[in-house]
Amino acid sequence: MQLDKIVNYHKALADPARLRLLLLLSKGELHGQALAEKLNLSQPTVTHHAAKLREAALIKERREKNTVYFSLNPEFIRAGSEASLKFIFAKGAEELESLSPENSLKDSVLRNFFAKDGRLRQIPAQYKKKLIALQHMAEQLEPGTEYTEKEINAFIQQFHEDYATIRREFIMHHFMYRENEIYELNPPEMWTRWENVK
Amino acid sequence: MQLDKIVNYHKALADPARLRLLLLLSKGELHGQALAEKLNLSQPTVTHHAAKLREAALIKERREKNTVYFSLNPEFIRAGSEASLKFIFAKGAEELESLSPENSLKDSVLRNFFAKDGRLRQIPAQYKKKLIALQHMAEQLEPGTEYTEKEINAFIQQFHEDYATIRREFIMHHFMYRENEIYELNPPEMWTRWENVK
DNA sequence: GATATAATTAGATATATATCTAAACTATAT
DNA sequence: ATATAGTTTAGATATATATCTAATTATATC
Repeated sequence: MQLDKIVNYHKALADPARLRLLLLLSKGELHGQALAEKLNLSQPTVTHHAAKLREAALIKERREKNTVYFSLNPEFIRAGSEASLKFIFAKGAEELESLSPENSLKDSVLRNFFAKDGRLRQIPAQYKKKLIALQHMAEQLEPGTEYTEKEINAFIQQFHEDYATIRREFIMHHFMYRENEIYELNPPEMWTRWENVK
Repeated sequence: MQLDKIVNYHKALADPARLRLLLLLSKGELHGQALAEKLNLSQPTVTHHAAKLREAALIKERREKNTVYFSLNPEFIRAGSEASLKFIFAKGAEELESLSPENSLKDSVLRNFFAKDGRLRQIPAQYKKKLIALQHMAEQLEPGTEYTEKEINAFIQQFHEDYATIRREFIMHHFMYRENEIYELNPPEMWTRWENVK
């Protein structure tokens, strides 16, 4: 569920030790022992906090010999922040959508930009319409599935030749996120919503 | 202390009941009993959560007769989010920037894309360069000032005709945020950093 | 004053979690 | 194989907190 993700994000940040840890990492990667020293905590305690941060995807890890180096995952830190705000201020966007007259715009984009075989004739230049097209495609991805870049490209090519542009737009507007060459669908609450675009 | 404030902000948001409560309030103010019903919680529990949210200044209260009406305090919700990011990413970005070799790219963009009178010749197509140009312009906005859309458009037109595109990019890359037709500069820590672009 | 309504406080309980020490594991080096 | 260094897991403990019921307080009306 979406709610739990946001809760976990804030739980991860709701502890002074973890915030100090992140602050240290903002200056560059560090390994466990160094963190334990600087934070005046035992190594197991650092592991404990690192696990929480990892679960929330706020840090990355890199193993070298026996040493594990931790570093920030800034995109996710930002994304969580945004997702929270979006969630809290989401004055029932769904309801609005379903009965808004704007829906006609969605219909018209789907009618005019997508061919009967489902392919995208061209990428809409107008921002709002582009978002509608992106959302339409994103909705056909499997939530929770991890895609390789190859797979994403193939998926997009079902719709349009220019998979590079569309893949980039997916990321930029938070339809998907990428980590270590793996792509995954974001929950719809994170998507940039065309309904909110003036 | 600074740290504790941020911790409390996240503690306040690190609970599903409180997030649902805020979500309800985003649709308009509500009194305690109504919240208890909608959340399926007892009234004392609502009081408990409201107290936490009040401590973090995330909600406001208004008393009418015996009834206490709660409502969001959106500025503080946002401010907490920004303060967190600022805290975590406070690595003295300036130092890094000033001695990075990448700086030459920045210089060259400023030299090549901006005319001597300061106007932007064209919007860079390359992502990284576009970010540099956006950042350069964003840096000339006043932090903490609220701008109307008219004002933002005028500001951007100092640089380039296509204020609509640039305004949109400002939002998209977190240089600014918009609410209720009001625009405001984000803290630099939230900006999408060209230094991080591969 | 007496009464009614909404909210808060008190007190109890159960769950979660931050922290530690000790033990186990993992990957390299001898 | 054995040793070593770093990390993780297990288990224990203390603190924090989400939730409830019951009692108390606060405000308004009669």
